[in-house]
Amino acid sequence: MAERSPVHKRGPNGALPAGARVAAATRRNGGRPAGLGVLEGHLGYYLRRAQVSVFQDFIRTLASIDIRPAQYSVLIVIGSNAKLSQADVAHLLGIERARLVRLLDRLEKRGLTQRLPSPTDRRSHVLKLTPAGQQTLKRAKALAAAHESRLAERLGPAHHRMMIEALRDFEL
Amino acid sequence: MAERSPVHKRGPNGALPAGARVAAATRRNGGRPAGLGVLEGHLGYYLRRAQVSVFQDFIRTLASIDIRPAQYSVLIVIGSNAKLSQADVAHLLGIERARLVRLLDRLEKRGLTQRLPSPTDRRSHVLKLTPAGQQTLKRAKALAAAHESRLAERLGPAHHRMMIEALRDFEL
DNA sequence: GGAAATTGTTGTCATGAGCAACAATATCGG
DNA sequence: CCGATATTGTTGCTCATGACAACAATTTCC
Repeated sequence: MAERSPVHKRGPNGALPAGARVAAATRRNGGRPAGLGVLEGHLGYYLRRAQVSVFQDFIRTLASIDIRPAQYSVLIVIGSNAKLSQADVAHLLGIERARLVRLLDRLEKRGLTQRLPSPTDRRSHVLKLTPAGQQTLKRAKALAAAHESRLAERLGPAHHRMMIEALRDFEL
Repeated sequence: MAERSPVHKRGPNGALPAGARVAAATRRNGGRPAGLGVLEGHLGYYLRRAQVSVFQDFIRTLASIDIRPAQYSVLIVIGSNAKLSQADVAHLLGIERARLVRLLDRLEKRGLTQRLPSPTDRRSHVLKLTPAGQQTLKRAKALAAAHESRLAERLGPAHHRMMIEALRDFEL
């Protein structure tokens, strides 16, 4: 193993490399390496950072079609289940009905989804993808698959699948 | 294994049980069970849901001392490393300097942290916990430990540790 | 038939991420 | 040593998201 050099040169753009900052903080800290303390024992902390990192990549990946994770999840669920109501979708995704209303407002304004009157319940809407919505979803799926591949590659496919299974029916 | 009864009675409060909603949606869906579609292959989706669930429990657990996850992480890092600057803390936690400024404003207003002038750099602040801050952090740690125990129990201790290790050095 | 619940909707508030700009200060390169 | 360039803390904005409360219309329960 080649030891990383302790010489911290400022990059061409002058950005302070992470190693330099940690080293400086360690020095100030009387020799003990600067770290996260008890935080390193908290799963929630790492879940958060991982989730943010994954979402950032997802957003970057689908930026060309301007679809964010929440929008993607709505399109997927509507596209995978016929005649769902808004309450159904909100419940499936674990989000508030109020939040879904606003998501659908925007998707509908973009011509991707439709709210049809339910034939059996006049309070309710039957949700549907427009042809444009189906088209967009198709492209979204392709991009999302690329994103997921990157993730699987980064974690190792076995690890990747294991984490999905571990989290699948997680609910505190 | 006792099969769950397919009879969906409305609860005393009238709330529609999850099983009933899924069953109804399934019926509308021509027999295929209503589900999350391709979403079930996306780690990010489950990471998100798990993270939200864990944070909700954390917030509930520390509600008595009014400390939220972000505030907790700042207190921990300051308490674990002497003489960190704001840029150091922001970098360690992976948050924006601007965000940390506002977090510290509130913690300082509550008398939990201090910004001392750095003796070596007049742009910079040396961050410190006040005695009150140390006290609050101590109680926060106790409560957070209880939260983490619940989590470990829910996942199984082995699973729990494995997930932390898997996520520890994750960065897309 | 009346009480109670559900559905979609609107409004409001708080948290959080991300970006841009700024003055003060420090560092780099020649 | 000096000027160019970076960093530091800060402020101001915008946007996404979560959480709650209230509401009218409608449905369901008893």
